[in-house]
Amino acid sequence: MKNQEVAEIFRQVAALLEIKGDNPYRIRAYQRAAQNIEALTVEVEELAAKGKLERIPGIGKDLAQKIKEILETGTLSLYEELKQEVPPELLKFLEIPGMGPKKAKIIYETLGIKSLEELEKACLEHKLSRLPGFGPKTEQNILKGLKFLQQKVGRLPLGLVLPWAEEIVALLKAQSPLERIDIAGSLRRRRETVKDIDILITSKKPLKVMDTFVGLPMVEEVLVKGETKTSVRLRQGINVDLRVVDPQCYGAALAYFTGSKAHNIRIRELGVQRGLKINEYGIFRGQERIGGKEEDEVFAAVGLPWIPPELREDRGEIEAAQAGKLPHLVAYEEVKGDAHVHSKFSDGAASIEEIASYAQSLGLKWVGICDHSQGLKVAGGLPKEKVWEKREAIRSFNKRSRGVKLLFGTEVDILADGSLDYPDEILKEFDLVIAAIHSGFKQDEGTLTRRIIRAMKNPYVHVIAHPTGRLLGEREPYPLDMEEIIRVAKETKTALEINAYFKRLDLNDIHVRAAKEAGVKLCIGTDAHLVDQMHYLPLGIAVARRGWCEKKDVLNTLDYKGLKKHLQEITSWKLKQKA
DNA sequence: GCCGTTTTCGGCCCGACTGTTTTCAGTCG
Repeated sequence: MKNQEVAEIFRQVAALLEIKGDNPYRIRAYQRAAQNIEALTVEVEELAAKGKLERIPGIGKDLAQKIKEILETGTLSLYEELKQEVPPELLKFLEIPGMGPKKAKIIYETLGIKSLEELEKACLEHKLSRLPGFGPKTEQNILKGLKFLQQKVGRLPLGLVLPWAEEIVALLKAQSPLERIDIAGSLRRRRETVKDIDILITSKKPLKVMDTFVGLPMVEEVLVKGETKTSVRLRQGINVDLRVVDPQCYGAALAYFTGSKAHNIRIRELGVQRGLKINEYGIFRGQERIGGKEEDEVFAAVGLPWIPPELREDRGEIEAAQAGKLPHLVAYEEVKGDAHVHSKFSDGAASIEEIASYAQSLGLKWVGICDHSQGLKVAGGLPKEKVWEKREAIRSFNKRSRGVKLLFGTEVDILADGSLDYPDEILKEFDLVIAAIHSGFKQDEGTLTRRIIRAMKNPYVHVIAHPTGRLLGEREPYPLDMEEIIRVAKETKTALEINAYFKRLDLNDIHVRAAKEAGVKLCIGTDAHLVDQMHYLPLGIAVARRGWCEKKDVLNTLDYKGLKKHLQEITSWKLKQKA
């Protein structure tokens, strides 16, 4: 039983309790428990075995017992009972914008409606507007909400949305009278997927800015337009909220709109303990405002240092800040190279010269040219005899180049039995060997885990690429015993990749943090097949930061010589272990 | 249901907006 599954049961329980109208604090307890279990960097099963469940924040005696029950029986009696009382189909109602647990309950109890189809029919027949607390407007909104739900795009990958948001910011800066502007929300926290774009500004002429905003070419529809808040929908199907705030409370508003919600709640609780009220308008003692112009004032008011947005998930950052143990996160500028780029030698579109020159323009110092191996025919895998040609090309380039240096690398395929697609005599010649699974995703967890472990034990393998194989919104991660993989990675000094391609971001933030805590190094690569995909590198850095990584945890912070030396040392160490 | 430098009971974050209401409940972020 995985953390994710336990968390999901608690989420469902919370939602069912909401519809039942249970104690809101009890509901929050289940939600918080779900969030904290999901964020664990160890298996909840292991904590249960050691009797340490109550060390998870938000888990007390009762919930610890319930976790044990889930681990032992695969479900929870409370959950099963609730499903008898409240039809689980009703949970779908909660996804309709504007529909919450109270309305869902009334609709079910008075009209007996429990499917979305029945709900739409009832709206069209105006059966809802006769209910207490409902009116014609509610009916219209539910119909609108149902339509929205049908064509809903859901959460979109960070790498898709961030450039749109940055373009809007650039246009607003250029075309309207504003002083300060920031992207807030989950985008600022660099979550792997985002639901909407939040932008915060200060301006002496807010209406002018709003006019510019609604007139931007990418805006499809204006949803709300006011003096302090305007919402639009972009042609790409995502909503953007633009908020104008008073310069005196810009910092408080930025903290507030950056979230996460769970993090904000903890900060405000700390405020309450100190007799302070913290909201988007500032920090207050009684009626008096004592701060809020800059974001760090919010943290300072509750005795904390400024916390980087990527950490603000209530995953222990507040406790770490209190203890003076916040990580010194790896900085974007500290990353010196892209470890995983494909060239014309396999299925990449660019020559090694083009790759190097593009890397130079991005301010990078080195690039790992990691083409596919011989067996991966669909991806133009490099046959053995061509490997030497590539090595010569890279050597000769490095001799000529004053700037960017290239690593002679490969992304060698991990075959179905865990052996590698090049023999050791060839692998040992590469500067950088990244091993990856490209087939046999349907194997079971044990088989897949053993495949990767066998690859890590090969002395010439330095990195495991995109370890889970997931594609955001397209393909689930294949089943792996990640804890075991991290354990063996540590044991064999093998690094794990943070694949920065926008659909992958694999490993994810939680696994990265588990790896970091275990002492495993991370290696960031864009997996670029076109040079401009090297632009995704900062997404990988963001994942590293969300995984609490510091400079020392990330191989990309080494310079070219340092990295080559490190990789050689790993291989000699592995060979010695084998002997 | 959790939790404690206002501790083992009585609290638990905060405000805006909407629609349905004569003063507020529900929803949202």
